[in-house]
Amino acid sequence: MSGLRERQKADRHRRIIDAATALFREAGYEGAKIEAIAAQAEVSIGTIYNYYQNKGDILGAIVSMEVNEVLNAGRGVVASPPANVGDALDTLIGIYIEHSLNYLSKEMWRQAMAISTQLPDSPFGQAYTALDRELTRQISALIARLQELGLVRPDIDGPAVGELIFNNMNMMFIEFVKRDEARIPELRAAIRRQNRVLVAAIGE
Amino acid sequence: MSGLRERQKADRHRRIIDAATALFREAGYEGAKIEAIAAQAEVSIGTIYNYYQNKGDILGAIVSMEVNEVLNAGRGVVASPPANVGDALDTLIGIYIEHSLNYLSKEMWRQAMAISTQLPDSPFGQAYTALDRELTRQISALIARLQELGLVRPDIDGPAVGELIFNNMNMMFIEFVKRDEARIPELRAAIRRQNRVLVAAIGE
DNA sequence: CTCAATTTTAGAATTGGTTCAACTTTTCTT
DNA sequence: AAGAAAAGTTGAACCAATTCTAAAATTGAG
Repeated sequence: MSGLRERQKADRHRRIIDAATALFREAGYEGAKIEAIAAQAEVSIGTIYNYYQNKGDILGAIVSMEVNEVLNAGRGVVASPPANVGDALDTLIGIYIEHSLNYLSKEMWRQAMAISTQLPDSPFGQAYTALDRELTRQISALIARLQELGLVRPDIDGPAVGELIFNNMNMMFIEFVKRDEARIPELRAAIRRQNRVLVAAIGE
Repeated sequence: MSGLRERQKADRHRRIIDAATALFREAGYEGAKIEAIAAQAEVSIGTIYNYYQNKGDILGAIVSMEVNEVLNAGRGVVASPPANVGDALDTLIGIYIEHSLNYLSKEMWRQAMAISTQLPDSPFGQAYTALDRELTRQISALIARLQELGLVRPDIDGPAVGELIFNNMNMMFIEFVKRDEARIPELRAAIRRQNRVLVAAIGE
C-alpha cells in the first residue's frame, strides 16, 4: 500500500500546494505563473497538470482546506449556542468571517468565487458548491438547535430561514472581498442589521 | 456634433455588440473568438480593443442592457404593487427572473458574474456592482411603497429588509445559472418559500 | 481642395495556460 | 534480479487574448 509511489505523490501534492499558496499570496492569482509554481514546487509543468486539472483547481484545494476549518469551528457553536437567537447567529457568522482570511487573501477569494461560477462543473466548481451547501446546512442546524432549546418558535421553517441567512451572508461576503478597503467589523455590523428583523420574527 | 464620425462610431459599437451577442449565444463566451466577432462585425481586432478594453467588457455592455430593461420593467410594480406583501415581492422578483434570459444565456450570465467578481475595478465590474445596487434599491423602494400603503409595518427597517431579500434572490439566481437543468418555476417557488417568514414578519 | 489630426487596419510579437508524445521511474512477475 | 507493464514526469508546441507597429483611410477645418 504505502509504497514509494504513494509517498512521492503525497509529497508532490504538498509541495505544489505550498508553492501555490505562497505565490498566490505574494503575486496574486494571475501573477503566479504556473511555470513559477512548478519551479518552486520542484516539479514540471506537466506534473502539475497531472495532479490538478487546471490552475483553478489548485486554488480550489486551498479554499477547500480553509472552508473545512471554518465548518469545524462552527460545529462548536451549533452544539452549544449562546442563549439568544441574535447572539447565536452572530457568533456563528462571526466565526465564518473571522476565519475567512487566514489562508486566503481577498484576491484569492475573488478568483475562487469567479472560477466556481464560471466552471460550475469542474472539480473545483462542484466542491465549492458542496461547501456552500454545508455551510447552509450548518446554519439551518443552528436554527434547529435553537428550536430544540425553545429559543426559536417551533413552527418556523428552519431550512428556509437557514438558506435566507446564508445567502445573504454569502452575498455580503462577496461584496466584502470585492472591495479591498472593506473591513470585517463593518461587514458583521451590516449583516447583524439585516438579520435583526428575521431574528425578531423567529424568536419566541 | 452629430457628424459622420459620431454616427460611424455608434454604428461600429452596435455591430460589435450584435456580433458578440450572436456569437456568445451560439458558441458560448469562450468559444466566441475575438477574431470571429471582429469578422462578423466587419471591423478589425484592433478596433474592437479600441472600443472595449477586453472581451469581458463586450459581455458587460450586453448585461448592462438586459439589467436596465429589467429595472425599467420593475418600476411599474413599485409604482402600483399588488395589494399584499407576498404577491408584491413575488411579482417584482418574477419580473427580474423572467426577463433575465431574454438576451443572455445561462452561460453568459456565469461568465458575467465571474468577471464582475474577478475584476471588481474594471469598467464592467463597477457597472455590475452598480446595477446590483440599483436592484437592491428598487426592492427597498417597493418595501417603502408598501409601508406608505399600510401593508408593511412602519417600524420595519426597509433598506435592511430590501438588502436581505435582494441578496437571497441574487444568490439563488447565481445557483440557478450554474445549473443548466435548473428551471424558473422551481427557482421562484424556492425564493417564495424563503421569503415567507419575512413576509409574515413585516406585514401588518 | 488640402492638410493635419484622428481612427482603422492588418498582421506580427507577446504571453501564459494547457496539451501531448516521448522518456523515466516504479512496481510487478517470475 | 531481469524484463515487461504500469504509472508518472517532462518540456516543447499550441492556442487565443491582448498589445504593438507602421501604414492606410477618413474626417473636419480653413
